[in-house]
Amino acid sequence: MEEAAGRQRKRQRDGDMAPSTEAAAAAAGPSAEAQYLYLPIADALKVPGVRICLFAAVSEIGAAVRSRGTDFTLTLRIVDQSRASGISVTFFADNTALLPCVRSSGHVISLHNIMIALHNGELFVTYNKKFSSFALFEGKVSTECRPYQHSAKYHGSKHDNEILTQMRTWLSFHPQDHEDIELQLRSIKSDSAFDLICKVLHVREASNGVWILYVWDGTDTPATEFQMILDTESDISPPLHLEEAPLPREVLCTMPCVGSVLRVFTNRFFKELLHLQKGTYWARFCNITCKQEFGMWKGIMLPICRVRLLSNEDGSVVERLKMFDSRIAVKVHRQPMASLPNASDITDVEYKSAGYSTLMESLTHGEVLHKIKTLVRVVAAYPCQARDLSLVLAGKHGVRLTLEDPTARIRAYIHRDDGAKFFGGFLTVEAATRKMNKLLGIPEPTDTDVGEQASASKRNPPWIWCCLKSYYLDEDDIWGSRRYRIYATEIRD
DNA sequence: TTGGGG
Repeated sequence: MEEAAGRQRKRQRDGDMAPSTEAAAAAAGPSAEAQYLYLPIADALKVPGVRICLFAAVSEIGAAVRSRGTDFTLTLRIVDQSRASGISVTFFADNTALLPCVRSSGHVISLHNIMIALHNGELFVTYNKKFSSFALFEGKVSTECRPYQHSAKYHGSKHDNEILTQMRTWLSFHPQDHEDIELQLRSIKSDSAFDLICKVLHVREASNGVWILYVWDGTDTPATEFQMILDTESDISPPLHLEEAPLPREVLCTMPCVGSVLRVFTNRFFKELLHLQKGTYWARFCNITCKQEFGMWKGIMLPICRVRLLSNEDGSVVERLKMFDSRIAVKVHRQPMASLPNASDITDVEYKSAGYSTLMESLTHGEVLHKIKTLVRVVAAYPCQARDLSLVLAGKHGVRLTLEDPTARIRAYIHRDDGAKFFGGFLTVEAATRKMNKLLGIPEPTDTDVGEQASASKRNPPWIWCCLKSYYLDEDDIWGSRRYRIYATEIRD
């Protein structure tokens, strides 16, 4: 930890380099022969107002935004051996191309002729575009010693290579990617804060100043549990999405068909939003929380949450992209993660060899009329009570199901002509009710349950295979009036 | 000049 600082102090004693920071500042002119004394951050903090040089790792990358003046501005957080908490550096430039463009956290930055300044009791690095300069180097895995970006006035020092190697060695033991607190969408939890590394696919301002971010990392959010009684007795179907209004079809069609898209809600404006609105960026959501609403996962950005932009080259991003590539390369791995290794065999579908599609693949399909084979959970059914199921078995009433997979929720109908077949023939009402309960994840009553309030517990519907075909009701609004009908699917005995 | 984590 103190080793590098010690080494530099030793050099000063040996007269190898400038003996004081003031002298170092004097030496740090634009001459190619200039010597640059790199101070550990902790030492730099002791000499505010003096021109100094730092060689540090970038731990956080802010968004480039317009300043309140005429420039663009960008803030980085940098760390080194001497100060793991790091220090904030703000850059200004009249053109965003002149700002440092750090490809990944964990990359290395050299800063010449900067100053430490105190503001509101906190120390910051002041970068002055008139006399400061910077250079950016790759991180721990690289042996390339040339900077991949440097400001016009940057002059490399003869010690740069040596210090860069030291910094990379330190970084290999102190990676700046915070992997220990990172979760993937597949492992999110309620009631605790964590970091998510996600691609922001879309940003939308809801009517009341609430922002919704649509984020994805290539994995599936965990299957949720549902209330036992309330929603199964209601003739009001559970909602299909958390937003007041669903996404327009043209936006939905830009989203991936495999992996969940989490809706993240915030009522706070943060400057990274400007970037996230412009294109699809990867970002780190620090201290995000999630909860379930109507059995759907909802991301919440409390005031403690921060957002950091990540590049496609960031280690955590590369890892997620690789995982997704290997996921979609294997057909069976496109299926809901929670359904693996085996989906239930509660249903039987006629088209054994037909390919599998996610619900999102169907929703974004170019043709309004098509057929798919899916692997879904039955969130709700109406009717589902015995008294009504007799009408279904008699072909006098259809059934409306709410189906979900990790990519979407839809409503699907069992037409009254198909009801008897869906339940596997002409059954007693009791047998049909048992089958319906199986679909909904309602356990068979057992001796231990007798007298217990079933309403107090939760149900966990199984994953079932299901064939769907789309149709529409209105010739003049084929997309708006599209419906789904279950066919060629039968609940087993 | 600008801006400086919640």
